[in-house]
Amino acid sequence: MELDDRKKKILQAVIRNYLETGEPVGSRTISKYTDLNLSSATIRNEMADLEEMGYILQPHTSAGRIPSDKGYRLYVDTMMEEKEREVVEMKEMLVERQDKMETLLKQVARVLAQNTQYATMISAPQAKRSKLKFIQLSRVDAGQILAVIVIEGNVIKNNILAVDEEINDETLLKLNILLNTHLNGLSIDEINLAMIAVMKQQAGIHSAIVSEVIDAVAEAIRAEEDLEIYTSGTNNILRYPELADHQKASELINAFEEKQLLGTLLQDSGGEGENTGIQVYIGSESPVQSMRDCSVVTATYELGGGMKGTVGIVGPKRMDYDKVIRTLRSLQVQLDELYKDDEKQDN
Amino acid sequence: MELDDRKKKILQAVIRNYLETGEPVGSRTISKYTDLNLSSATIRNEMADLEEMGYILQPHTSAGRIPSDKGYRLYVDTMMEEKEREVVEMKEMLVERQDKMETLLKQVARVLAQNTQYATMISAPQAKRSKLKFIQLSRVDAGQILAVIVIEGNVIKNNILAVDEEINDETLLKLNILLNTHLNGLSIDEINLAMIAVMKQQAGIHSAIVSEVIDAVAEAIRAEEDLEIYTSGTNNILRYPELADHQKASELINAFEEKQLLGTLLQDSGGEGENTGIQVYIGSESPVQSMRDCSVVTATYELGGGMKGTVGIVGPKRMDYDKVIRTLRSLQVQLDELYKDDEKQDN
DNA sequence: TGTTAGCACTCCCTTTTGACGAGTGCTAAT
DNA sequence: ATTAGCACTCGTCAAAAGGGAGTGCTAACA
Repeated sequence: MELDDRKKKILQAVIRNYLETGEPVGSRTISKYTDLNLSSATIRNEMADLEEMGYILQPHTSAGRIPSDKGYRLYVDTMMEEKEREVVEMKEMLVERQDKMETLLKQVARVLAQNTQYATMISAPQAKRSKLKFIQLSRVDAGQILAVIVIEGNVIKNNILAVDEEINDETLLKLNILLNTHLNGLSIDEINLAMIAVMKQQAGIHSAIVSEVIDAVAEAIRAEEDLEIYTSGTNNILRYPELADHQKASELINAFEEKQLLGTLLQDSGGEGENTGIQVYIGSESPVQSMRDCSVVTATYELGGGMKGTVGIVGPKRMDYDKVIRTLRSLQVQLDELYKDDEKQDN
Repeated sequence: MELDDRKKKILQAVIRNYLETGEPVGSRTISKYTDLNLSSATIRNEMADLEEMGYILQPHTSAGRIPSDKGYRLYVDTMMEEKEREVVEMKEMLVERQDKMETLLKQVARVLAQNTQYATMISAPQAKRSKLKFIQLSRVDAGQILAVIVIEGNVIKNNILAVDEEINDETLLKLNILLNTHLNGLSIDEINLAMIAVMKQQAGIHSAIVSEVIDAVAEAIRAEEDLEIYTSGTNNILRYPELADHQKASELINAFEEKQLLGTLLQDSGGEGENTGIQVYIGSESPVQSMRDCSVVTATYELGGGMKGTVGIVGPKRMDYDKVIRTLRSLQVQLDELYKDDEKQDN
C-alpha cells in the first residue's frame, strides 16, 4: 500500500488534533477539520489503511485513533516545516550572560522549563580534549599546599595537599616553574611516566609533592571530562496524565535526580543530528528505559572556543515538537551571540 | 476536661495504629489493641472527649479517628521515648569519608533517603562568620588574572579578572603581598573603605586591580555564606497517597528543586532544638507553605572546626518519627566521628 | 471505481442503585 | 463508671443501566 498525498494529509490532521486535545481523534472530526471535503466514511477507510501501515493505532475498538511512534516520527521528519512558517514569534526567552558557568546553566534550564512547561536538562560545555593550561602551588598553612589547576577553557579546579615536610617559598617557586614548563598544554594522555620520572628527579627531595600534584591534575581533568548536568522543571512531569502515573513518574523523577542516566541522552547526540544539532527521540527510541513513554528533544549548543554542550527537553510523546524545536533553535542562537567574542568563565 | 492517663493511652494507641496502617482507626480496634480491657463503647466515649479536646479528628461522620497536628505534637513530645527502648538496632547506615564536601553531602542525602524512604535535604556546613585566609593572584593569560580566594575552613573560590594593563610577575608578587598583609584574617564586614583606600594608594597605577579583587572577595564570601543545599529521594513523595495528589506533589517537588525555599527549614533550627539539635515540624508548623501536609524533621550536625550544617527529612505527617529521629541521631554520631580530628576539605 | 449514507455493533465512561460494613452516638441496663 | 444494644450515617464496592462516540460493513450513488 502506498502513502499517497491524501493519506498524509489525514495523518497530519490526526496528529495535529491529538497534540492539541490529547484525546483519540475520530473520523468525523477529521472530516470537518480538513479542507479535503470528504465524508467521515471515506476518512474511516483511509484511517483503516493508515492503521494497517502502522502510523496510527486504536486504544480500543470503537475509539478514535492516536499516532504511533512511527506516525510521530514521520510527522517530525517531514510534516512539521509547513506549520513552522505560519507560526507567530514566540515570546522571547531571556538568557543573560553570567559570570559563573553554573549559574548560566541553571538559568538556561529554568527559563527553558518555564517557557515550554516540560522538564529540561543541560550538560556543561566541554572542549573536545581538556588540556592543562596552568598550575599554581601556594603555601596556605603549615603542612598544607594549595594546588590550583587551570584547564583549557578557563575551568579551574582546586586541591589542598597535605605535606609532611616544611616547604619555603623559594622551593615552591621552583616547583611551580618546574611543573608549568613540563606540563603546560598537555592533555591527560600526553603525560607519561618518563616525563614524571624526569620531573621527580629534578624536584629532588620534594618528589613526593610532584606525585601528589600529578594525581590532582589527573583527577581534575577527569572530573572536568565527565558530565555535569543541571535540570529544571521536573515537577512539570505531573502535568501530563500519560506520565503522571505514580510508578512512571517516580522513575522519571528519579532519573532527573540521579542525573547520570541523562548522560546517555546528552552525549549521544554529539555530532549526529544533521546540521542543526537537534535530535528527537520518540518513545522507545530513547536509550533511557524510564523514558519509553516520553519524547526527548536535544540540541547541542556552542559557547565559543569549541566548547560544546547539550541541552534537552523531556515531555510526553504528545509534546509540541514544533514549539520545542523552535525554542531550542532560538536558544542556540542566543547562547552563540552571548559568548561570541570571548569566553570568560570560572567555577 | 483533663487529659488523664487512660485518655493518653488511648490517644497513643490511636496514633500508633494510624502510623502503621494509614487508615482511620475505630473504637473496636482500640478495644482489642490495648491492654486496658475496655469495651468499644467506653473507648467511643473517650474518643469523643479526645476529639473535643482537639487531639484527634474524624475525616467524616461514622469513620474512625485520625490524629490531628496537636495529637502528633503530643505524641512526639511526650509519648515516643517509651517505644524507643524496645526497638531493635536499625540497619547501620554507611557514610564514608569523602575528599570533596559536595560528594559527602550528596552521599548523606542519598543514604538517608534510601534508609527512610522519605525525601531528604542537607545544607553545607558553615563556620559562623567566614574569614579570609589567603589570596593569590596569578597571570594565566595575557590580560587575564586568576584570583584564588581561600576562606576559613579551606573553602576555595576562583575568579578570573580581565585587566587592560599588562602586568609583569614582579608587580603581581607585590600585589599578592599587599593584599595578604592587609586582608588576611578579616571577615567581610571588617574590610572598610579606609583600608581599601590605603591599599589602592600603595598599589599606585594598579589600583583598579585592587578594586576588582576586593569585589571578588566580597562575592566569594557572600556566596559561601548563603546556603548550598543538596536533596535526594524526591520521588519518595509519590509513595504516600496523602502527598501524591498532583497539585501538592508538584509544589513539593518544585520546592526540592528550587532549594532556596528549603533554606528556611535548614536555618531556623540553628540553636533552638534543645540539646540534641533535632527539631520536628508537624504539618502547619512548618514555615514552608507547600509542606503543610508534611512533617519535617531536622537535625544539626557538626564536622569539626565549628562547621555546622543542618540535615532534614520530609515525609507525610504519618511518618515514622521514631525511626527518623533515631536515624538522624545515628547520622550525627557518624559524622562527628568521621571528622573528629581534622577538617581537610576543598571544593 | 471512488465516495457516501445508513446502520448495527462495540466499547468506554458516567451515573445510578443497592448491598455491605465499619463506625458512631445515644440510651438504658448493670 | 461501664457496657450491651440499637438505630443511624456514610463511604466503598460492584453491578446495572444509559448514553455517546466511533467503528466496520454494506449497499447505493456519481
